Amino acid sequence: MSLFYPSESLQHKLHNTLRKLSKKVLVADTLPNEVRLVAGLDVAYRGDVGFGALAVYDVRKRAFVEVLVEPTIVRIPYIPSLLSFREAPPMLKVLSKAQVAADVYLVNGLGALHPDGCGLASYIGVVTNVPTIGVTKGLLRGNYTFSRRGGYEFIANERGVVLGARIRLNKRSLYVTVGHMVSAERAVEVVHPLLGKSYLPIPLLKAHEEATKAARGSSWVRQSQL
DNA sequence: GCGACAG
DNA sequence: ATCTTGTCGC
Repeated sequence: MSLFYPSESLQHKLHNTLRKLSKKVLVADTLPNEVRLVAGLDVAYRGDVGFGALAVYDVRKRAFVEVLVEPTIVRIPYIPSLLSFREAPPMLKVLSKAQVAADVYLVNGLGALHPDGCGLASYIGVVTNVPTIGVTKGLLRGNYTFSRRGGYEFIANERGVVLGARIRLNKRSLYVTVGHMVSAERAVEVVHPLLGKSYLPIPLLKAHEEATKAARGSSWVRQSQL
């Protein structure tokens, strides 16, 4: 209804914003020895309304500690490499309502393995100052280098910096990338054990289901509650 | 120059 | 991402 399509010049500015934020991304493991609470963040849509979902999972209890969904009006369309400006608002809103702080947040999107060095996962991490890991089914176009180490296929960007790993499942692949305050090695170590029957780690699958359920279920979303 | 490209 | 039922395959 009111999507604002960024002009060419504005898109350049948005890319500059991402490049500037990329300098603040911390590519190093800062997670506690035992990662107990892992959260999943995703967004599903219904027209111009984005339903941001947060699911905090307790690895030890194997149970969800908190599940939240918050609607937000999205104003920017999906543009490859500029996903943050469309999906970060819904994610930041649901995060602001959270009662529990997780040890790390799994974000449905790329991390630092992005043309501007700052994908959605890194964006969320830098802006909120929390550890994040990006999880996607694919990568954006770019020159990457794959190398096998310790059972995983690590991925380095054009500069040779290792920022992610590829996990092959059945036919597809799952890409795990450094978001913020985590290393590629630790990121994949955290995500891999959370892969159940689905190709998505448990927290993300839950967030995805909740977001999708909310998007389909309520066509009666009132503007007043946005 | 054109196309492809996270969700 | 979303619009959408049944159906082919491991």
